[in-house]
Amino acid sequence: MASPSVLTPQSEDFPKWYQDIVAKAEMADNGPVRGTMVIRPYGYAIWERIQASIDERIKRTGAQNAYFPLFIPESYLSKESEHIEGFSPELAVVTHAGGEELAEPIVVRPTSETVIGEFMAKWIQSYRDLPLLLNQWANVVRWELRPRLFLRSSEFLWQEGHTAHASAEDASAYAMRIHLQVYNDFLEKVLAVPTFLGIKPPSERFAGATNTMTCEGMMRDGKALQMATSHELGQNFARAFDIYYQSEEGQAELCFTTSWGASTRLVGGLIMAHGDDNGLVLPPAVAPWVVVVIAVREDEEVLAACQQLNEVLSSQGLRTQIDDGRRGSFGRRVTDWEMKGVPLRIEVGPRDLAQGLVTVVRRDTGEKFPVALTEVVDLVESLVGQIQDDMYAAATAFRDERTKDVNSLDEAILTAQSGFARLAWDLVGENGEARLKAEAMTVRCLQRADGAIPDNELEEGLVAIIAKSY
RNA sequence: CGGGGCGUAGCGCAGCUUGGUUAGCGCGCCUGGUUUGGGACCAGGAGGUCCCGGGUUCGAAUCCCGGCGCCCCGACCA
Repeated sequence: MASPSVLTPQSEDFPKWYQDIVAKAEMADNGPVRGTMVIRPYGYAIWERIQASIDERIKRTGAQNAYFPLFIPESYLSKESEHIEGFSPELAVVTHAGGEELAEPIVVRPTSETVIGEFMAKWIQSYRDLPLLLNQWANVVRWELRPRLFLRSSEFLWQEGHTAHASAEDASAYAMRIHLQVYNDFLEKVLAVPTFLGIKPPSERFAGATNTMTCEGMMRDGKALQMATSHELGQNFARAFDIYYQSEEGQAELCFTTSWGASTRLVGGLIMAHGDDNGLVLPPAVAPWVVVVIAVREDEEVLAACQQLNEVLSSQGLRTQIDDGRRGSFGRRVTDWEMKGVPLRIEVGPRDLAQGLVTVVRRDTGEKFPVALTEVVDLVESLVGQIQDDMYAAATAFRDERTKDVNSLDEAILTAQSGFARLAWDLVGENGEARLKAEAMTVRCLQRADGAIPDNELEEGLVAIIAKSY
């Protein structure tokens, strides 16, 4: 029986497909205030796995977690002129509290460079205090005109790292380390999303940064998504907040700072990088449940077999969920689990069971394996790694198919209708960026010819990655 | 902030043009039963300030005026 599709097909209306999946996989709802988001348990479970993976990597680089306040004096934002200019259109400002108008308005943090800068100045006295490596997990508010769940909401959750260093070289090296060993490693190994790494052209830089690095992923509609960014802030914030240290020679020296972040947007990226017309497709590393054991029918023997299997699998450290059949017909339950993107399902029914078999099915390829009960654990364990690898390979193949080297802006505009164009940066220029803007396209990042991250946009022979984006 | 569209049950919608019994339909939900190897079926049932305010009228979901909200498409952002 061919069942009608539950979702709007991607090919018909990609944004609608995305909205459908967020609702039907029970990821999130719109909050009561426009632009706010209620993250439902399944969506939050995915976020928690993302958090854990990133947090572990951050700590490996030596940074420590801390927490800074949600409310920031408006005057702080104004201390760095580019920063305030960049953020003022998106600020939520508290003017009244305690029943009275406030003497100084309070800003709800859009990011925390300013408060953290203030405290870095207090905490850093000597070169011995450097580098100071901080991170916080928090919510931030940037008022959005056109919100979309996970991708762009007025309030979102993220991690923001803030560091201070004695030299530009040290700051730069640390930002690069975060970019490669935290973000890119996480994206490749956990989310199974290949990226283009590079620096933002000056027009796309973070407000107040001297250099912004980005990880650009390709979604199933060929558009780009910025999945994480790392900024070198030079001495801009150090100067604004008096972040000085005393050198070995006894001189007062300005610090060099960095900041870097990744947000709940990653959940949106995960959906759009791997999802298909049957719903989410989750790489095992980020899936709340790697395996669901499904009873084909409510039958004592079947249920007993399911429970036993479930126990064996979880004793092997696999995150499993059992579906005992009380929630409706088999077909319906299967489509629900597919919608949620669980990487593997094990169907346990009387027919197979009579022969000592169960059926293992891969979510990513749809392949079915009849397998002896005694061999299920081994098969599942090998498939988990296989699926993770295959999904990365499939996403890479998809991205490469839709990425083209081009020789002119006209060609780039054509290619970027449905993918990424690689064009020599020299051939873009200021007029080029304006023309791209008119086509709803941007230079996503600048790379060296071999794909490496350049030091700055003035290097010779850089390549611009051009695409539409979220 | 520009351009479109829409507010009627949890969700999706019809009804409005041409005002008139108790406001319908599908999905979902509850109860009972039969089912269950790819979105099951039968029977019964619960659920509504028809976005808000005002006006016209014997009578407004429907007509008029004014608000508010939401969604989609564009300019800014993670």
